[in-house]
Amino acid sequence: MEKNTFYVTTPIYYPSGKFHIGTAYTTVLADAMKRYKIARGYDSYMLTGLDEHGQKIQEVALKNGTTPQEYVDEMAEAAKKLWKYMDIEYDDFIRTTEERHTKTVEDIFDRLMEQGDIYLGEYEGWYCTPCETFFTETQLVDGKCPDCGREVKKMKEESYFFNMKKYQKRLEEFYAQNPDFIAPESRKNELFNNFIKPGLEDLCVSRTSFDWGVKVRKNPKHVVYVWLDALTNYITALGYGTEENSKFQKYWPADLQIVGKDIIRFHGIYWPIFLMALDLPIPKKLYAHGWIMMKDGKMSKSKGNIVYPELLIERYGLDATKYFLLKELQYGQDGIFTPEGFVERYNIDLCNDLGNLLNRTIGMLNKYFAGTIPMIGKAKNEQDDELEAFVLEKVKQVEDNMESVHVSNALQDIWDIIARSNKYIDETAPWVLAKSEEAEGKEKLASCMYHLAENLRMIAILLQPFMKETSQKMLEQLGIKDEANKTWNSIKTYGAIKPETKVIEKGEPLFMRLDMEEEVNYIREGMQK
RNA sequence: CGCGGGGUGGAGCAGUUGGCAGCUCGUCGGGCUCAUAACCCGAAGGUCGUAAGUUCGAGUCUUACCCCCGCAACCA
Repeated sequence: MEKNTFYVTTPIYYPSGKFHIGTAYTTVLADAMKRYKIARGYDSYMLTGLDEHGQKIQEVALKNGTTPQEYVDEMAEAAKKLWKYMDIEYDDFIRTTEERHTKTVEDIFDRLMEQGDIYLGEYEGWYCTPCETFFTETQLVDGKCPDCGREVKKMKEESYFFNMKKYQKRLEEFYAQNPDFIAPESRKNELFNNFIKPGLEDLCVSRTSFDWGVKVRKNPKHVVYVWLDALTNYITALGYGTEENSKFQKYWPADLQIVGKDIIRFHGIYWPIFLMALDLPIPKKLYAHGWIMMKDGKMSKSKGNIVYPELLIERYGLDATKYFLLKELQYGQDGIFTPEGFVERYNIDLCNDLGNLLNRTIGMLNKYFAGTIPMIGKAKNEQDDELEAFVLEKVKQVEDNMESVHVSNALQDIWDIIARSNKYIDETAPWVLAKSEEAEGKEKLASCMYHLAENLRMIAILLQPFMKETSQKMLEQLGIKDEANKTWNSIKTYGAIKPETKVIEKGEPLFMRLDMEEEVNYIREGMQK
């Protein structure tokens, strides 16, 4: 029997600064997947949160003249505020400084030590004394500290290590048995060839050079180092290892873990191995999305090309911003943000194609049928049948694409329906039919308008997971009040919209066209800040 | 010879198992007037990175080479 639950996670973000649209993208994607699954009848659960430990947090807090705890408390508030602003429907927000997490991490560390998976060794790296930071060989810039450019020394530090080698074979078997674990496939190949095939190296899981972290119970001068602390959030948040673990029982293993391509390695290798060590099932799917790039490369403070979600949402609305992000990033690929591209998407896709389709349809319904959706009558012809088949086929394609996290393609499918509808208006020429004196013309007109209204209803429902407000506005303007006609089930067959439904008298534009030059300038200025 | 991805009309991209080269934007021409100067149709424009091979037939398979990007181990 198929499991009827759906557990989706985002990474826990590292709050060393304000979140940009890249972070927002990951969260929006997870949110859209969750909403989709809910619409399909799944008991869905979404987790996000913050990774609040580590040296960098300690440093940033110090720089701000505050304590690490105060600093992360502020950042957690800011993050929650942003997600609320973005209408993210997460079910839980985990912070690695919370007791429910730290306590379990301590337990896990103890257990792994007892099992012999963790042993005490020495970590050797290049150490920059002024920065008090270890670097790997490859991180160095011209053999010097990448942060301050000064000389580095080879230093050793006592550290606990996780015995990855021990699990090498089991991981390989896991990959062989679950070829679709990582999506897209190219990421899997990258991991497999670069790390797994050459043989895993043991992972350093504790540090003594800073103390902002979960202390190792049996040796408190050590704090648990990043990944063992961070990755376990996905299970500690569900109550794993505690009395109250019903959520863990219900939702684990995760159905979909969404990560940026930069941290795929940790989720694709270390995380499954940690879970093996704990005798727990491994998540079903790990999806690595690409990055939002700027014209001149990655977003970075030094380039001054960072786009924060608030800049776009404040002026263009949440739905338009989400639409852009979800549409622009093709499956597993990087996407490019340009102000021109954003405005173009807004004007063409949202105003011209979608908004205008609704508007002209509502306009005609009012003009020709006094605002009431007509009966189909006998006039339904081959053209209408073809249209219905087309729409239903697209609904199916949206579903298929969502199941495989091809969100951009799913949106394209929806826009195919929009384009088909606009074309249908031209083919049918309702304004000509309206002038017809004969009954046949009237009936054809009725059929045409009925189909347009029904298409729009279906489009609105398809858009629910991505653009909630727009979807609601559309249903409202179409006068659809019956909840049963707002469900995903109601678009599995054609024709659920009821004749006699009274649409809004005067259509309200969903999106107003933007002035390209003006808005491009606005966004540019916003990016400079 | 580290590994992976990519190089397709002006721009950005699709192209599943090899079978007449597509989409979006832009350009040009036309249609329509219901609509947010929106919508629809048509045209121009590509030797599908280079060279060779397999095949009746290759963007799609093989080999070599050139260029771009990512990853390269504890950096969230």
